[in-house]
Amino acid sequence: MATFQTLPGFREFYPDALARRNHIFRVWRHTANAFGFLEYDAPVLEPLDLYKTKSGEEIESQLFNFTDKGGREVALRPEMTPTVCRLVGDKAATLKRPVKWFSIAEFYRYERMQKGRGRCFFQFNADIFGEPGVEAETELIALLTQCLRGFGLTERDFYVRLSDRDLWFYYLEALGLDEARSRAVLGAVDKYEKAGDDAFKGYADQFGAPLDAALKEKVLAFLKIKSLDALEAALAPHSATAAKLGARLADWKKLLGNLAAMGLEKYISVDLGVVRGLAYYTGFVFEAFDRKGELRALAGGGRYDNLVGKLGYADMPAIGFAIGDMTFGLLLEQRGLMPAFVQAPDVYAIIGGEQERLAAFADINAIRAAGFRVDYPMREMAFGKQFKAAAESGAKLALIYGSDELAKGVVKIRDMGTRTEQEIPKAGVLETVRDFLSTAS
RNA sequence: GCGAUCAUAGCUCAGUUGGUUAGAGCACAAGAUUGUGAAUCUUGGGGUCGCGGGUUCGAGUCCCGUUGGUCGCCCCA
Repeated sequence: MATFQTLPGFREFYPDALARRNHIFRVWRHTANAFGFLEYDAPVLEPLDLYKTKSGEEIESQLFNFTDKGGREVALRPEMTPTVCRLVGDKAATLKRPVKWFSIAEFYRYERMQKGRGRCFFQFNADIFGEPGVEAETELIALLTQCLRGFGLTERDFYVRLSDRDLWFYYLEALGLDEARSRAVLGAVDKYEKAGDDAFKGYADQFGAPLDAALKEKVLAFLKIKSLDALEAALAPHSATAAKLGARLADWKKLLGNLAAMGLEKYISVDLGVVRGLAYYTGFVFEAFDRKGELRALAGGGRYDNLVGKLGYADMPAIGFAIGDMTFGLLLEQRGLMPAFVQAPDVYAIIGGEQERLAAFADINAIRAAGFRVDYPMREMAFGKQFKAAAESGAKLALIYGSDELAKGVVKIRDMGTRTEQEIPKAGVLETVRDFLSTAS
């Protein structure tokens, strides 16, 4: 039994698992490039205060944090948002706007493990800085859907729930609630889907009395809104008194119109029951879920116009989202969309003996230098075994270096697919291999 | 932080009311087979039965603790 165990919640990627991970990253990266996003990276270790400033003292219990040898309080990054705010904030004066950036990085959270959640995970993060209008929302939601569609997922597999914290605040204000009470109500809205009526207990505890029954009814009706029409109807009674609500409704119409023009309306679901617990979100928020509702959220994001300023920089509008690799990987497996990766060589060399091996080495090296994948048995092996090994490797071609061939100055080349072979002059091996592989695939 | 459940070979698992030296299939390796991919046969490597303690003449099996996995609650940036 091994003396050392992997730390709890951490993952190891054997070659087949890494091939699947790389596949996911490749599609994400390709998609982000197609949308004109630039890739960045940043340190995995950050000052602890970066996260405390953003999320409050309580966050420390969920971080991998420690004091380094220089006495600095540090933490492994649990998310990318504060980091990218710093990157952008530091260069804000010279960056061409809008800033459209993405990253694929590993994160660490000191948490209890569950399905789709570990102590380390990868996220695709995309953010837009410097664009206050719904054009930024349009772009990011389009990117999010394409990051999922790029794997063959369709509107039958996932959808994006779209909500709006600003709209909630304006609405609650119109109902006569102050900001503290509005926040408490939003906390209840966030929990309502899971907890039902219990979600409002926190409000009652905080203010010493339950939310007024008539108000609560309006809140419940509002959080159940699932369409633009219903939203418009709910806001109509307030249109005369609350100009902000009217402007916000116009934003909704524009955003949904943009997304429809992109052909994405079938992926989007108006759903004011989503508000996301994080206090720093300021406007539109959205989350992607699997249609069957079996998995935790696939992705989440929203606008956070105040965060860059909160971290000590000049205010800058910002919006972003993240897709985690764990739940997403589960979904791809469930839907049979994770390809089987065969890491096969192009060519497998079958080698008779020591002399033949030396002759083969020259060709092997030349073919490899030309960019093809070549493998061969490291030890002397019976021919039968080598043919078997060649077949199992998945190689398209076998090159046979036996004593007969060596004596004749030829190499026998075998098409593993058709099981046919022919002799070619040794000098022409690279060209023959190149011709075959360029037409075969 | 709380709860449930599990832990025997690389993987999937069996292991009788507690009883000899802990098994199978798959996988891996060697050989049958000194030039052709299947199949078969033979053989082999691999386990302090997660770890520690207890009960017992005797523990993979029962008890306690602990570590780890899985699932759920809280939380979820």
